[in-house]
Amino acid sequence: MFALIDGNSFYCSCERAFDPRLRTVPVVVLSNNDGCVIARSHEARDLGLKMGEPYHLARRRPELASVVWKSSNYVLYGDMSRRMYEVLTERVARVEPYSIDEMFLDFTDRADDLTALSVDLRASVRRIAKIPTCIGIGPTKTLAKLANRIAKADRQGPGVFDLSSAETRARVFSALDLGDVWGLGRASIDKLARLGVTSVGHFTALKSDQVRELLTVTGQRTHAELLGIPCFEFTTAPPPKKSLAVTRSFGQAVTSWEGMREAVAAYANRAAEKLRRHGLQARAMQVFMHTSRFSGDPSYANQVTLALEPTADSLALVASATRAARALWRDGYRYAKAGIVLLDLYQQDEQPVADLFPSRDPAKSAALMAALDSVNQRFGRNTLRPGAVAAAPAWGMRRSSLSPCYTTRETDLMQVIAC
DNA sequence: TCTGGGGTCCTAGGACCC
DNA sequence: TCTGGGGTCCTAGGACCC
Repeated sequence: MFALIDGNSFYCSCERAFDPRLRTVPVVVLSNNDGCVIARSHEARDLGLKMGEPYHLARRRPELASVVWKSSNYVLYGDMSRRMYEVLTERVARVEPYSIDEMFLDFTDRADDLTALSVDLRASVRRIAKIPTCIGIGPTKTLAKLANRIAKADRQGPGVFDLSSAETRARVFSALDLGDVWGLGRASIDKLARLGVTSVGHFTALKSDQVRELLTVTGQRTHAELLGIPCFEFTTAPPPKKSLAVTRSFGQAVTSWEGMREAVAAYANRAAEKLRRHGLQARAMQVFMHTSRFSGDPSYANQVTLALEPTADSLALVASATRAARALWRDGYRYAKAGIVLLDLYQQDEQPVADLFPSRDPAKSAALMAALDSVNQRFGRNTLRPGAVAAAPAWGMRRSSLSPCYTTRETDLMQVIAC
């Protein structure tokens, strides 16, 4: 048996963990640039606020006057996620982190009453990591996910739902919406609706071959999983990354090459840091830039993919990215977004044939990058950076109500005064 | 004025080869 | 001039996820 635990309104719960005033009011966390809604407390949901709603429109709705809007603080959320993971690994032998707020648990060979165990795990995560959660139990990952949705929907319930028995599944499937199924998105649901298939019960009654024809093998796997046949493996170690991206919308439109150059250099620099943190090197890079889809300004979008001498060197990546961006740049547009994607990644220790004439000495580069990373680790990001990367760029992100990094930055530690 | 960011997997179709 | 079958590799785009 498997279980899926996930944080309720995870980002909002992270904010609430450190600010008790937020616990009784509707809370919303906004995307980068305070662009749109990416997390809502259930109070905010009850006010009719939708996922993805643009902030600049939502903030003006009178019925939402009581909402507290927070900028997203991924450093905080990432650390809270780590805490949740640590609480779980103390009690469960195999835990698979799936996303920042979700983890699969392997309950195989647990003799315990799984529901009681889950209730207990929830309480521990709540008490120690300060995150409210729900848990779903099932014989496959897809069923555990579905059970979790059921647990979540019942706000007054125990926060745990078990789909391990076939009888329970038969009982609840006909009333479940296809939108609750992990792996079925809009396109698939529309296709199924045209056949008159709208409930999970109806979907599981279809023949496997028929599902494959309609939704390809991905849909077929989901179908099998719902019938209790595992198709998705449980793995505690994440598979190696195949790509890595740093892409951002600008806080305000970029109209000069100088501004674009700085942005692209900063993104490439950040991408290089991520690459090294994962112990990877890149063999290709994609650079793109485009204007806004919404503004009505003249539009331009372009991208280029280039092969690289395998590297994780910030200077090399910044130089390549800048050169590629120069080729894409056209004067006279109001650029809204740009990005870098590193592709064709491989582990540094499984180095293929080394370049015969590398343009950088690999040993020197590695030593320089190690020094760079250790200084930045100690004194903060961008303390040391390539010359092309600006300290405080004009195109930077809007984050008007950012919470402190309570758990990761010394100066942001909470003060407790006892009297 | 203001609409996120970062991933994976699958398929179809083109280029190329024998 | 006629005209096949079978295979690989790559890329773009779609779909889905959080």
